[in-house]
Amino acid sequence: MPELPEVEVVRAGLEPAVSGARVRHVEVVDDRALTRHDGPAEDFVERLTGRTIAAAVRRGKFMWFPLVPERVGDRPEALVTHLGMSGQVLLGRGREVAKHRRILIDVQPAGTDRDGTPEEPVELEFVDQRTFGSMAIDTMVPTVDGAPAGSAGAVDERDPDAAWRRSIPTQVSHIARDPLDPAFDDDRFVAMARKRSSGIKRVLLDQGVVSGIGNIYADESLWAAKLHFDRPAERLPRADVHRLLAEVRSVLARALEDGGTSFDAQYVNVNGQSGYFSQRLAVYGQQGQPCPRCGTEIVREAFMNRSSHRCPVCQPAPRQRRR
DNA sequence: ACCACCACCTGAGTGC
DNA sequence: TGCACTCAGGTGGTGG
Repeated sequence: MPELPEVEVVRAGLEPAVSGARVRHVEVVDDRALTRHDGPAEDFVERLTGRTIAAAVRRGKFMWFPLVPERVGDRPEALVTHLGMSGQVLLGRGREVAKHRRILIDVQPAGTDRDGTPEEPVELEFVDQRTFGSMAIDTMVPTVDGAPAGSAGAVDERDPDAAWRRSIPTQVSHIARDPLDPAFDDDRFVAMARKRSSGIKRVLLDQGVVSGIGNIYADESLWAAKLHFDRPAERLPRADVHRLLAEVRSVLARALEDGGTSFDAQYVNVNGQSGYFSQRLAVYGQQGQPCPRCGTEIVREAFMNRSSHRCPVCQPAPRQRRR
């Protein structure tokens, strides 16, 4: 489930199960799920087993689970997760082994039932067909702006000053904040974007400029803002970039409300259920269908070894650059 | 420093 | 049925 709304659906689904939970057992089924981990599988297992998870945090398409330090003065660490193109995290107990199960993490939740008995242990199953996703144990560094590193859901209110809030895993520190982050700096984004000579879609997809946007939501946002993907970012009026950012926010928020975009069983929440935003897509995958705004047929075009979808009338191609 | 491209994988679908 | 080829929602490293 790869772009921001899909990852947030997973984060929110995991949060109640993992916040305060203790890791009982870890099994690495396939080492390729550890490509971001600096060390062998045994090291991953050793550093995670027995630890307590503080929360579930997300920035852009990265998720991480800060681990409570074992000793005062220890460098803060987190379990980092990226779903890649085809990753899922499923919650359950004794579920049927998924075909592409890569890692299994058995946790003891912090909560108790009404009569005080501890909750049943739960398994987090990391499933990933294409193995572009991965998990890792990584050290954390302070955020450069001193603001909370990402979205942590209900924990934001409960524990706003926890030490892990203002730390970010080292391998996520180069990722820009996402547009739904309260600490996102609109003016900074607009200024950065307008320094780029490449097409505006490349800029939207550059996670170092703005995070969380992938091919679906880039196309949807550009359609909403009536901009062609190849408009040189440096030549866009400031107001247009602000307008585009507003459309990005609107698209991401609506997709999140619908539980994300699911084209098949690969993009599901922690209970294996699909989201419904695919029914509201204006252009992505809609080639041959009428533009919801003007009725013109949507076209699909090659772009960056992928494809772009647009309305030829609402989003006309830019004039060739003169030299 | 930017920018464009390529590699990393598996599986589903298409055309011959 | 089989084979070759294309495509899929991402990221990082590499050269220019």
